[in-house]
Amino acid sequence: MPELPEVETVKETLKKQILNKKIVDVNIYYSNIIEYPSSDEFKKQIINQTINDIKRRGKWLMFELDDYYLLSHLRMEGRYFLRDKKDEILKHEHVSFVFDNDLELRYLDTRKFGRMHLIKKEEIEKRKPLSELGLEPWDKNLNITYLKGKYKSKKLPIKTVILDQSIIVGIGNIYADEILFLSKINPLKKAYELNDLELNDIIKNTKIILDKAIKSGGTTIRTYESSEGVHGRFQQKLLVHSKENEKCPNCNNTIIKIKVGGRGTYYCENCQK
DNA sequence: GTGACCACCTGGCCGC
DNA sequence: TGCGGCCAGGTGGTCA
Repeated sequence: MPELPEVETVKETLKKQILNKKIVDVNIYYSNIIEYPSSDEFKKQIINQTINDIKRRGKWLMFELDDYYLLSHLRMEGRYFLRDKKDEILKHEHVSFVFDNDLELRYLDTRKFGRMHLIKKEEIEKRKPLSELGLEPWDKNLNITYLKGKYKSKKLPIKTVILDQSIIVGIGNIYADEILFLSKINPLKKAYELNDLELNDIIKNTKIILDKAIKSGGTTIRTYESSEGVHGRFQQKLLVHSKENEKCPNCNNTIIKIKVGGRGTYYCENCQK
């Protein structure tokens, strides 16, 4: 499933493929993908816009157009492919952006969870979803004081709170397990009970894990692969996630799987006390 | 403000 | 073999 490193990989791939392309038409085959505005308005507004840049904020892809930002969240299985106009529309292709050179950017999403917003440039910081996002992992303001302030009222397990995109963006279920393992923190520990050392470890290891994952092209797990069908190599480097009943790479204890906040959670009881 | 729960979705897997 | 039920998971909405 796409988390920050996967989105970063997709962004870089798309930048090589579609920068400066003009959108001359849009086909929407499943309108629920378009969250804002209505699909009719979306279509009307985006036609004749040129893709000038592609950025990322948290897990959101940001296509910078002339007058708008097209925000795209891949959620579980969203993917982009560049196709020829003549290529048949596949079962799970829900939106296609037609360019002026007979190519189309197709959005494919098996589970239809992905969402798109088209927002005027001048409103981008004020409007949802970007207005509600927390700090990037590499933001210089992400420090112990910031996390303490955010966590002080959080009585939920740290595993749940670390996924909260209004605090730190980009961490999903896979990397949350890896960050807590490296930090030697039990996923069930309440967020407000973490001490300065543990908070510092979370900040430090979030950057380490995400940096490594980006360098490896993200993680291909279950059904996800990036655009162009590129498989991420970070899966081979996972330490605990999806390693139920395997040996802990640190102490040889058996890695267990539990549910925390409804999410599958893998950890070592011996290392993460 | 906080936390629990549910809906959105489909394909894969498992048990019967 | 075929069927039904469960599971996976990011996010937003609703309710207590």
